Formats: sequence, structure tokens, C-alpha cells
Amino acid sequence: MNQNGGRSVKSVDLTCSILRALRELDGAGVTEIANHVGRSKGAVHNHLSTLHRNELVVKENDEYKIGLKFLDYGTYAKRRVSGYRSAKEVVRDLAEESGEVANFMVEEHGVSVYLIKERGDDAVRTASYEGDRKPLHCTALGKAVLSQFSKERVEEIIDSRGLPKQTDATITERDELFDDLERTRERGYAYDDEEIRSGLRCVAAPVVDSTGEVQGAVSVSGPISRFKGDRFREELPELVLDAANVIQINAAMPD
Amino acid sequence: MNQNGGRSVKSVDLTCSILRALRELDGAGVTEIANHVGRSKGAVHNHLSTLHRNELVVKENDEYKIGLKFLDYGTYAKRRVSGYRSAKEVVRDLAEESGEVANFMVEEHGVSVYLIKERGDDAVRTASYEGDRKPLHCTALGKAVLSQFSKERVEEIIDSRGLPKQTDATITERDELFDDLERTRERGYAYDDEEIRSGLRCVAAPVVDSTGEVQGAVSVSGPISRFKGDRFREELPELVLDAANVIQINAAMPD
DNA sequence: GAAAGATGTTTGTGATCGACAAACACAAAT
DNA sequence: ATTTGTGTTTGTCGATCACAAACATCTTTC
Repeated sequence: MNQNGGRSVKSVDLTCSILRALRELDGAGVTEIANHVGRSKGAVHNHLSTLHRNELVVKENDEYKIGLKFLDYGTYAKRRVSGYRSAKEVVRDLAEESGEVANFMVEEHGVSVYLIKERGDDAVRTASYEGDRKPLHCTALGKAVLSQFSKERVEEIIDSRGLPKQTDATITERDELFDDLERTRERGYAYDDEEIRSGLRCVAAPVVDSTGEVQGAVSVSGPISRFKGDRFREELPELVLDAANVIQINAAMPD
Repeated sequence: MNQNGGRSVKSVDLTCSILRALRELDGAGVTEIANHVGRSKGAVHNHLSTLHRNELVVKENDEYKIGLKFLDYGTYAKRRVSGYRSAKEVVRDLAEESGEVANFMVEEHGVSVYLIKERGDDAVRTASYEGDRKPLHCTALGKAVLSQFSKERVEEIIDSRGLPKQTDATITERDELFDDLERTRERGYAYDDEEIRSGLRCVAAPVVDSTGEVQGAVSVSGPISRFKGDRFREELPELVLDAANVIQINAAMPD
């Protein structure tokens, strides 16, 4: 396994920093960005006008902003995910049946990426949005996926991302996480019990393709007041497992 | 008005070419991309590993692909558009009431960018997707927006983008376009009569904010068989104008 | 099973190119 | 009118990036 060495292209790194800055600052002028990334105005100016020529950024009355070209590339990347099309419908049904928030997510670069979010009639407001990135260890979706990874791969991810604490219930110890993943594997689905946001519980099941490779995960999230007892222990898991099953069967079929 | 000169950063240009290549080729290896962009393998390799480190691309069994980080930036950019939130609901209602496809779009870099697409019960399949980019001159949405631009701005856009022919009905002459925009302005809404796809008609109205600046446009599209007579001349325009009106009123309100 | 032909990756090197700093143009504010 | 912000442009030198060629792995092929 190579460690992804290779020489880096400094200019590209700078351009990426500038994009990050544009987002953090929610749009900004040349000087502001130059200060933020610690470079000269001239340099930043050249990068921004190059990005502008490539239509990746937009200029609105002396403020540069992230351009909608990213949405073009992003939707392309989203649709490229195998099983996305069928997942969309399945997740909608799941949201409807449960009345809660239903999600579909895939792993990328050691974090979870939310691809589909559908709201049922009683859905609570969750912060996640399409493309949102969250740590894997503190969500049911993430743990569902991690439970299908090899121990080495999980170790690698922990090494690079750590186990940042989100609430008092967040798992922050390696051993504890591995125990949880073991139980998840036995069960076939994962729980998140206020580990990312207090008051919020979640049930998720991994979606595995025909080769045994994990594609992503489906979940339902909701308030602790409704996520308890039999519903939390049996009904919701069943719905979620069912959804995961349908997605993986549909994904195996050619359109 | 400056012509957006400035020195360009060659490495960033190359990185953008590589991203375009990744998309056109729908994922590819180093050699393939190197040939496609006409550079050495080594150079391309360095760019790709830099992009990988920045999590903008993904590597799947010896193929690099556009990463989902673009979706993150893209959704951010989409939500940043003023009036997006209220437009979402309004467009959904419009799709439901009309039973057709309803869209919301904004202009960027001289092209139209589709931001919202909702399908009614009888909706035909249209190719557009969130983030999709199309020329302005051959869609009702585009012409609705152009009708609100100054003549100089329209000239600029034509100069840089041309008037590419999509169907036999596409307007390819400057004068003809300006005539159409004039009529559109008088009417208050725009028509697309098979100008982008044969068999498809469309009605669109511009969304103008409180300062008189055009924000974007709303539309309904459907087959010629249903888009004719009174419905095409009166009913649909009324629905669309109404939707545009609601969006601009909501946009003016603080959340 | 060895050799050939693909990959992706790494290295040294010289020419290019990009960052800096400073000057410039143009605002708005004092 | 002067000051203090912008964004933009320029000359210059040192860093850096692309090339080419070698290297490491794989398949393929005979």
C-alpha cells in the first residue's frame, strides 16, 4: 500500500486553500483572503482570476464567491455513485413509512458523505444536507459502514481522523469503538444513541453490493421521545434493513 | 469595466483541465488523462495526488474520479443564492398545480444554471439536472433573464458564447434575439417553442428583487401536445408569473 | 514461465513560472 | 486635499513544476 506520497503542486494547494477561505468567509475580497491564507495580494489575485476564467468562482460587487460550477461537478459525482438512483426512491419510501428523517450516505476519504435526505411527516430538523461531511465514528450511518471495513482500514481512518467528541455519549476510545462495531456486525445494523447530537437517536444498516463490498448505508433519525422501546429495538431496524436490502438488490440490476 | 485580465496561474489551469478530463472520461487513470490533456504522466500524477490530498478527487482501483467534495461546495453555493429556500417550495407547488416539470434557474458566467427541478404527475423526462448549464438564448428561462439585462450585457454574452443552434427553431441571429427579448419584456414572460428540443415548449418568468435586479427565473416545460391554445397562451403564463411573484416577495422577507 | 507491454510511481534537472514587494489606479471616507 | 481603504499591474529573482527517463508492479502473451 503506497502512502500517497508524490510531490505536491504548491499552486494547487494554494488554490484549494483559497476555495476553503471563500467558503469559511462566505465570500470575500482579495485582501481579506490574502490575509486569511497568509499570502501576498498579488498571488491571491492571480489565483482568483484564474479560477474565475475557469468559472469555478463568481464575482459579485468586489466579492468573490464559490461558483455554481461546483454544483455541476457535485451532482455528477453524486449520480455516479452506484445504486444512487434506486436509493433515492427507497429512502423516500422509508421516510414516508417511518414519518422520520431518512438518509443515504457513502464513505469517502474516511468521512461520511450524506447523499440523500428525505423528510417524513414528523421529521425533526437535522443539520445535515446533501454533500455534508461528518465523522464516521459518531453516527449510525458511519458505524454501519465501518462495521463492514477491515480492522486495518478502520485503524487507518482513526489514525488520520481521530475520534473527536461531539456529545457526552460520543465514543472516543478505540477499544470501545471496536466493541460497538463487533456488536453492530452481529446485529446487522447500527445504533447512534445521542452520539452526535443530544436528544437524537438513529438506526442504520449497511448497503452491501454483490461482491460483498460495502456501498454505503441507510438510516432513520429521530427524537429520543419516539425512538425507544419496541419501535427502536425492532420496528425501525426492520424498516431500515429492508430498505438496505432493496437498494442492494436494485443496484445489482442493470437499468 | 475591466476585462478580467491578470496573469493566469498555469498550474491551476492544468488542474482544471484535468478535472474536466476526469468528467469527460467518466473517471480515468494517469496515462489516459495525460494523453487527453497533452502533458507528461509525471505532471498529471503530481496534480492528481495533490487533488487527492485535498479530497477533491477519489481513487478507486487505479481510476481517479471526481470527488463528492464538489457536492459539498455545490450545495453550499446553491443555498447561498438569495431566495433559494422559498423558491424550492414555490417550484414544487408549481409542478403540482401544472402537473408538468417546473424549474428555477439563475444566470452565471453567461449561461443558465438549473437549481431546482420538480416534477408534476404528468411531467415529461427532461435532461436537465441540478447544476446543469445551458445556453441562455434557446430556453424560456434564459430569455426571461436576458430580457432584464441591458443591451450591452446581452451583447457581451453573445460575443463570448455565440448563439449555438440546438434545433431548427433555435434563434441564431442577434437581431432576431433582440426582437424576441423586446416582446418578452412587453409580455412579462418568455416562451421557448422547441428552441432547445423539438417537441418541447416552455413558459418562464423572470424573478426580480426589490432593487430591480434580476435574480433568476421560473418555468414550466412540457410537450407541444399539452402546451397549446389557451393553456399555453394564458393559464400557464399566469401560473408562472404568480410563482415568480411569490418568490420575489418571499426573498425580500428576512427568514 | 520468461518476455513483452501495460500500468502508476519516483527521480534529477533545467527552464519556466509564480510569489513577493512595490507601484499604480480608483474608490470612499475624513 | 489627504488619508486609507480597495483591486490591479509590474519587474525581478528564486522556487517550483514539467519533462524525460528510470523504476516498480502488474497483466498479457506466446
